[in-house]
Amino acid sequence: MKPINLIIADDHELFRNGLNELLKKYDDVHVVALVEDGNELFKELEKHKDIAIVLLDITMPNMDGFQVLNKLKNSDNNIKPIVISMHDEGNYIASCAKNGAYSYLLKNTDQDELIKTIRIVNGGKKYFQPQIAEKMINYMSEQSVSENILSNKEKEVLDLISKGLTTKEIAKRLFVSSRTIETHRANIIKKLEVKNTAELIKKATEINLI
Amino acid sequence: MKPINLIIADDHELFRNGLNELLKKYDDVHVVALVEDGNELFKELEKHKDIAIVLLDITMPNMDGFQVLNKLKNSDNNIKPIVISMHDEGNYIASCAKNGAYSYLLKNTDQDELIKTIRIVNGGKKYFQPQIAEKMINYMSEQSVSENILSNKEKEVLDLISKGLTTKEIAKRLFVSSRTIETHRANIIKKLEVKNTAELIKKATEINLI
DNA sequence: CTAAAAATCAGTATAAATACGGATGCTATT
DNA sequence: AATAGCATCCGTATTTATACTGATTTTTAG
Repeated sequence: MKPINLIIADDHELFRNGLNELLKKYDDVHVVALVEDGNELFKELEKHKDIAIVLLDITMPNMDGFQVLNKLKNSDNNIKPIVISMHDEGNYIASCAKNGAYSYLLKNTDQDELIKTIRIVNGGKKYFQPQIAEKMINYMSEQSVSENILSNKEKEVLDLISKGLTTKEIAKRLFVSSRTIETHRANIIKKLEVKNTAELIKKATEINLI
Repeated sequence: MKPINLIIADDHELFRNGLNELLKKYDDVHVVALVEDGNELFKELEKHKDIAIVLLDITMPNMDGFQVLNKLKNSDNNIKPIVISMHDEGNYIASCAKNGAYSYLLKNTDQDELIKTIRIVNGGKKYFQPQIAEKMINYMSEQSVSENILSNKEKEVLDLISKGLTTKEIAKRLFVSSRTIETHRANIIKKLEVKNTAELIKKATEINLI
């Protein structure tokens, strides 16, 4: 039976080394390398082709955890990242889940949970603790408090804009003049405090409007 | 001690009535009404001002579950919706979570889980079973397979576009001519098969590019 | 090494969006 | 009855974005 090869990426040396010591107790886990940022991580991944898991901190210099997740997701390998972070905010958790993290642990997790998570993830399964999943869900649902700031017409117009229709096309569809649609768009842009349509669509999706 | 007042909204009569019978066993739960779509639900909510929970099906005629969630979220009340659905696809679950569902149960859930969920939700806490949360997380992370279709420069430009910068501003920031940025944007639009910047930003967020 | 992308720049023309103005009728709330 | 917000409309001018065609250099991949 071969051990689980993993790399620890964290910019705090004490934490990194502590984790390493801690994992020495487990025969089925082999810490291949300790690195302090994303760049070093990818150098190590070049050298070692049999890495199963990366324990990943979010806040690191040069290349941070989010960037690492993204790069891992877009290269074909079967390295499974486990995020270990001190932030328990929902937006961090949701971003990590979105970017392919196999788990999200807080730094105050006990070692039983850690080794349990490593083993589950090594089996190819994602594992998010209930309280972590809960924070993420709360964050997602709180994203939109703002639906009321737009009128129904404005929401309708916004939806059509986001579908790629031009002002003229929207006007025709809603049986009003182009001027009206332009005014609507201008008002929406003002209400959401953005500069132009591009930023508008981005913000609108962020706050769950479309 | 006052009972938990709830309404069941589901377009299948047998299921609705079955659920009702089932909940009669529990003294702390009081089924106030049974309705078969969202419109009826809101009529009942007008009549009864002390409803704590709505058991909500997704697929219903006239006004479906998503619309109900949305309307509930945007009106101020403390009705806590629990979605009971036969769909276990991640996108359904994620949408419900996003729109303020307090829980998401499958129709094959056993009654112990149901009553447990009702009691937890009545206490104001959201509760998503681990296997449900897992499906949602998987869905979220699978959203993007496509990052590779854009070059790094294109991603960089796309990011700046989404932040509301104009072509000229982006050109200045990246030390190239406006033409270059225009070409980049045109290429990005072509690659993602969209009509204009608005639709581009929408699609880019959908597939997790920004 | 060679072919294919990627990144850079250009001309010309049209379409669309944004920034300023300003106006009216309607509805809901106070 | 009055105020405020909404939806509707209009003019003018400027800025941006899009469409089409075309090109060079560098980088990447086979």
